[in-house]
Amino acid sequence: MSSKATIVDVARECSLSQATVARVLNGQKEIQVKEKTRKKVLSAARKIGYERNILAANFRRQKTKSIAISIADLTNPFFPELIKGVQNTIREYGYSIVQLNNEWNPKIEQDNFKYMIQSRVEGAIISPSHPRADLKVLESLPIILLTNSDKFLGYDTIANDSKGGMVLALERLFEFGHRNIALFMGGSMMSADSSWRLQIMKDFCSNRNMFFSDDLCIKCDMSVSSLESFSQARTAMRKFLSKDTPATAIFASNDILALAALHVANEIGIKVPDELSIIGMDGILSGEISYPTLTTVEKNRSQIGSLAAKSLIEKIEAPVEWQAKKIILPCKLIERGSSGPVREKK
Amino acid sequence: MSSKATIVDVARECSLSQATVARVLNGQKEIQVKEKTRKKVLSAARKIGYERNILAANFRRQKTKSIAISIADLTNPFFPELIKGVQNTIREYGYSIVQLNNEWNPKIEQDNFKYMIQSRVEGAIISPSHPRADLKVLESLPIILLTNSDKFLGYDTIANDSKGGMVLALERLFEFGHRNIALFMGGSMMSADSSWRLQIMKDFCSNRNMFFSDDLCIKCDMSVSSLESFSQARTAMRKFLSKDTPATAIFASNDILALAALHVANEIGIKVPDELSIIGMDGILSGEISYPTLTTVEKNRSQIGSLAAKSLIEKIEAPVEWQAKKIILPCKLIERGSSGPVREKK
DNA sequence: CTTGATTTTGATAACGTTATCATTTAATTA
DNA sequence: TAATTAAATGATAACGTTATCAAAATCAAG
Repeated sequence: MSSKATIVDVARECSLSQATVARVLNGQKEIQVKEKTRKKVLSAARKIGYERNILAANFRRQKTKSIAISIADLTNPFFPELIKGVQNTIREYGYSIVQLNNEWNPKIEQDNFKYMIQSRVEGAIISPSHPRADLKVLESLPIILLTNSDKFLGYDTIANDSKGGMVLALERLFEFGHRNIALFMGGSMMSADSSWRLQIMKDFCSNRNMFFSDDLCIKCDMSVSSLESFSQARTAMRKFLSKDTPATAIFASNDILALAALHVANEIGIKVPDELSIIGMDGILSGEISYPTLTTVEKNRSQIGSLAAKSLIEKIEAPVEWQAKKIILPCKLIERGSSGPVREKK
Repeated sequence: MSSKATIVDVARECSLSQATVARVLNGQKEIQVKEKTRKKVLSAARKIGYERNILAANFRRQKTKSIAISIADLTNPFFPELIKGVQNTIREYGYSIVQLNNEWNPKIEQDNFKYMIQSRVEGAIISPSHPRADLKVLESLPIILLTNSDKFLGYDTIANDSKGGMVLALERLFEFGHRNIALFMGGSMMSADSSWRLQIMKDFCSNRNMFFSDDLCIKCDMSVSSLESFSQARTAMRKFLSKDTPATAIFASNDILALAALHVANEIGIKVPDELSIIGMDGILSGEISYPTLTTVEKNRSQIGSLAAKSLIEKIEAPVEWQAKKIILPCKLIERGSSGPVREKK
């Protein structure tokens, strides 16, 4: 069972040299082999059930034609589409994917990095588990980072323009006449520092003579699991609504938070969007099937994956010098049911 | 760059034989090597930056310590958790995962099967793209199928007891006093034949002298994308409600359908669960954050993944004979906000 | 036919590990 | 200390493919 037929067996079977057999079975293009012998080899191979040993081939060739993709958690709705984007793109180039999760655990992440090196992948797409992730081990490996943190100087990065996306949402709410917009943020040890969100909010408001205070800022811890975060966010939202806020709109820094806000609003009987507009960020499936459907600032994950893959392959196959690029993709505001013009209250 | 240090380089560096170096660096357990030489080797290895070449090791050992997992589509909410279950389990055994998607395309699926064989994975967990998927290529490979279709005789399979789960939901609705229950089904070319659902429904109703007719059966095509299915399901639901049904409850064969029903109900102003109870099946995230939250028959995907992994490894490491097992896991009824006692209408 | 060019095939050495011995060194006992 | 046993190290052959070069076969042209 374990002893599969090899190229030598095929050669013996059809009384040809293993070199010619190799040329027929594994050789690239159809170069330098007579049609007659080709057929002879193929039928012999079929007869004894030869299956190419990619392991041996990769080893000899010192190339794996594979890339790694390191993420935190596959069950986070953000990643599967991203991976799909990567897969679809690299398939064309003949590369295969090694997918590694680290469960937000820097130690596992390091182990994964080591594994990449040792298994000789030719490049990697990495979503760092935290802003200070240690990439030393990967020095000699072409990598693309999925982040917009400015901590990673000198690396190729690709990410959505979250800041621009946030402004997009705020502007739309402003157009709708909202002058008291709350900011719903999920802080967390692993996600990048999010003080910039508060800053953008403040700038936005002061530029437009809008009121903003800490009372319009809802904070809640994001946990590793989406569901837990949702529950914590609901609690935060209830607390926020309990103290009679002037807010007519909420911008949430991700869809889970936004959906939590929406849920509580539904629960309490606040009409969305008539009495309260809610805009989220990310564009997860749940937001497309909630009631009402969630207006959100979409990050095109499939596109990011695809672009990252292209960049990586370009980098892998680049001759010598490579100029690190930072790609920032614009977000897109997807207007759905949870946002609308402000209505005079009561 | 591409020329990394090898075990021979390390041996030269510390003037020892490559055999001893190998024993220190890659050998299992801490057998047969003096502490002094161990240190000598390790420091030499560190000095010249030796990284084990797993490729070469696997090749020589003729073992990859890896398994494949073949699914249709990573963005289908069903799979990520399943994969996570597999990953968590096999990590303990030191295996790694090769994850392959086929986009519901039997041709890609076949290619993936071939790839498994050629890359010498030691086993595979396979969710067949359709009930007649061709597994011939995998003859000599230990595999576990994720299906409850009875088309796969002689194979190890593991799946949830969908039939039992459906009865669970129907019984609960019956307890709640519902006597007119609609069945919301998503037919599709790739999912297994679902005529059994109708059969169970009919049996259930006739056993309890309950009314059932085709008018209480909502059908809609399930497409590859969850979102598309959702949209089609909404249309079907609207049509269903337009002709004034006696139904006080709906059982949907998956959560996407159930959420579509819920969405339409919210839209039209039908109070859930007061005027209409809805129960879905699967237990996807979106059902936990909808309003109201969705009562559902949960399939524990992580558990399935974990069990499949255990079974597979057991099978891989089994001495010789292996008795094919069919594991059927019970579903669990998760009662949330979308179901409740029937209320006298108007 | 010969000659030379061209195409097709063959022989063989890697690739970097692990596994199997044989050999040396150290430890134990008489 | 010599003899015996155990522990530690060394030498070397695989694993199955690809790559390189050499050899043979075929073809083209004189």
